[in-house]
Amino acid sequence: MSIPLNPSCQNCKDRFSSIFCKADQNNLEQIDAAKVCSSYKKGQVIFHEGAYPFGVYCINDGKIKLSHSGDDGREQIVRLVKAGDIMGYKALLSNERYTATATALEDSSICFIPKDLFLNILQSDASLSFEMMRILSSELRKAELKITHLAQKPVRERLAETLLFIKETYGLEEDGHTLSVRLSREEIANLVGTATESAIRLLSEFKKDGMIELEGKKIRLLDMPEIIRTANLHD
Amino acid sequence: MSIPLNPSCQNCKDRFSSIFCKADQNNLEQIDAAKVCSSYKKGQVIFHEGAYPFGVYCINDGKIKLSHSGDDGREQIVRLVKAGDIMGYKALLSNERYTATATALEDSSICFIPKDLFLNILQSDASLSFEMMRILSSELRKAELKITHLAQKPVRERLAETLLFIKETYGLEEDGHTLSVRLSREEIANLVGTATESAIRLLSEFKKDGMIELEGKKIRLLDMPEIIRTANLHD
DNA sequence: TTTTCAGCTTGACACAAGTCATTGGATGCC
DNA sequence: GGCATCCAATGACTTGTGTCAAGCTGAAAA
Repeated sequence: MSIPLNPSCQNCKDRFSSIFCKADQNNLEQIDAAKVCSSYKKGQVIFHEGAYPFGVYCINDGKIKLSHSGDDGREQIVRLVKAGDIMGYKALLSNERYTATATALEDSSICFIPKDLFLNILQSDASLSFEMMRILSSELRKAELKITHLAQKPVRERLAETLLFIKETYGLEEDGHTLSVRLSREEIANLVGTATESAIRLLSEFKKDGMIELEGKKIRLLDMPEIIRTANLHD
Repeated sequence: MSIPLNPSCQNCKDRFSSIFCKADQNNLEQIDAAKVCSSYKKGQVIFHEGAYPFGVYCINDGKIKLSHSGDDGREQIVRLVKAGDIMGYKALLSNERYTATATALEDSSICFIPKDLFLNILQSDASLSFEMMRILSSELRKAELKITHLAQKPVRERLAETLLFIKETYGLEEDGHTLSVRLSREEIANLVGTATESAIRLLSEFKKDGMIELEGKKIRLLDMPEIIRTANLHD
């Protein structure tokens, strides 16, 4: 493993998929000069709920979860982040402390872009700030949909929906069935918004019904049509 | 009632509180020329979930609810909108159809700003687009908090929280106790994310415990500290 | 090998909260 | 007036889902 510590943005493998593909060359060079790239081990925390933000993080490689911790200490995962995505912008833009904790789901490589630079570029680059608005709108849309489902759908449907969501976010392995992320049952439950035991029980049911296959933390989606039907997503 | 049909933005009573207070004079004049102001009766729909957006709406006067309708037809209220707020920007920015329906909670006066003009101004006016990002970030933060609470808090706490939220949004009448909006029990339930009967039952409990007073659709908040304690919001 | 421990699984149980059904009040309309 | 309609309130009942507790498993350590 020889990940360069500060790879150039111009060669970044995510430069066409990330928000910065909209930035102009000049700004890209500025970011390149100021950014700091670091490696994080699985389980390591990138930033903590309650801390003050000093910049944004751009995922070069890896997978991250963003989670709130409720009053009783149980965590609620609010977003899954992948390579090419940025995180930490919400706190920066609203000028408040982080409302979520970012934890690496696997070994990850993440670039840090200082607050002032990011905000300056955002002010000067209209297409970049438009892209930022698009991202925010899209996240907001997803969040509102999740609110409706949490309020109205039973756990079983939400679990099926969550499996589909994980697939959409992180994709499948080469076999075309296995989710390419390893989550604990507790993390799945915290994504669905239910108790760990309920998540486990329903996963077993799904397995018994032939919808999925379980092997440790590996989850294979077998009967996609049935999963979609269970999630109650026909459109 | 003699509300002018197209009041000038320069004299709009909300011009210092709305997002457009950040817009420069020149842009304001353009908006003034292009906007169309309309009156809506209580219960009237301003736009429908699923429809394509042609612009943004700026509330001049009145109160609006934004709601998703779930698969089973039950509605989930995702936002309460007041004078000075804008709505419909999310669909416009992400270039998708409306994901929510906007309904007037009381007689309202609303300005419509055409899509192209709004997007153009947003592109050219950095401080306006920055303000737009701040609004989106703040809405996203609220939505994520709501997700955590829906997943983790019991209905009783969420109802207390909702009463506080309504107070924060629409304020109180002169007496300093009565919520200055009239919502049906069903609407309150759809805001909390619960069944109408549950909301009614818990409101009765709150009343019995001396926290609130009920008189038809009027809700008076009496024991604020106790409501806050019930909502489990200490910070 | 055995020990240890964290995470997974299952069962038993309780209860919060949803659904269904009925009644009581308003309010508006003919 | 009476009738219809909508909403609020309450009771009775059911059930989904959380909690507690007890095994189980597999991996890592000793």
